Amino acid sequence: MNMNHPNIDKISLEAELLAVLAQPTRLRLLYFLRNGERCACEINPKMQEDPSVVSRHLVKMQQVGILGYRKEGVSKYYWIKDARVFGILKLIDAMLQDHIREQSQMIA
Amino acid sequence: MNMNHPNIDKISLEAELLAVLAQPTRLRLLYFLRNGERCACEINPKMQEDPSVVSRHLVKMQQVGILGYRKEGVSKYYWIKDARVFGILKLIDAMLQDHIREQSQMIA
DNA sequence: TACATTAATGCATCACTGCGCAATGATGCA
DNA sequence: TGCATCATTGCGCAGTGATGCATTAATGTA
Repeated sequence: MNMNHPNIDKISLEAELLAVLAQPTRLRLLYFLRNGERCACEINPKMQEDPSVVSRHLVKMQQVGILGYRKEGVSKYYWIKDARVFGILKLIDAMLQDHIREQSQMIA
Repeated sequence: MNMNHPNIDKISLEAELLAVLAQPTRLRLLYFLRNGERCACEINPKMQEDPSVVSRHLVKMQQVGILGYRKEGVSKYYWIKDARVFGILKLIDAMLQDHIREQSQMIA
């Protein structure tokens, strides 16, 4: 998301930020970082994707302000910078719950 | 989003629902429907996209439980069924605000 | 019935995104 | 300096999504 672009309206920015969240691997990274900062070297062994893929996801989330990072030697530590993402996920989960419940009633 | 698929975990469902929101045209439709139900024939003239495109977006949001609908004659009326989407957008906006403010400080 | 209106669908195109592999950077250490 | 580790970048591939046009479906009306 390029915040410096002059001709992007509010809705497009909203869509872009939502798009960053709308990816399973990135969501898995967020849940993993929920317990505190971790370096990519700790994250990578727990992910199924190639380290390059994980790196790109982490960088992307850092660029839009979801994650913070610091370098320590060769390692790079990431943490949740904007915990509101979990507020969003809470709402998403509630929506899913209701929708699934409704689907069940459709069948029954 | 196919809720009947047996092998989809929670994170994938969250990502799919977020992906439905992460689209400018669909967000515009949500804001437009915020004031109450509207039929596609009322919406279409206000949108830049082809009616077929708008139709697909509306159907998709209805399928995942964001919108409700009713038919009246040849017209089809849609409305916001799950207002939590606006709670999500409120959080998204707050995140964007903070991020933009931070970007400004980086430059200054 | 014939016609008009409204919405959805088939289809092709275009663009974008995620992915893995290979190569490159960057840092620390022997 | 040489080597090892960690992270990023270049690149091509495959899958997906948004779009517009043309067509079909569904309903209402003269």
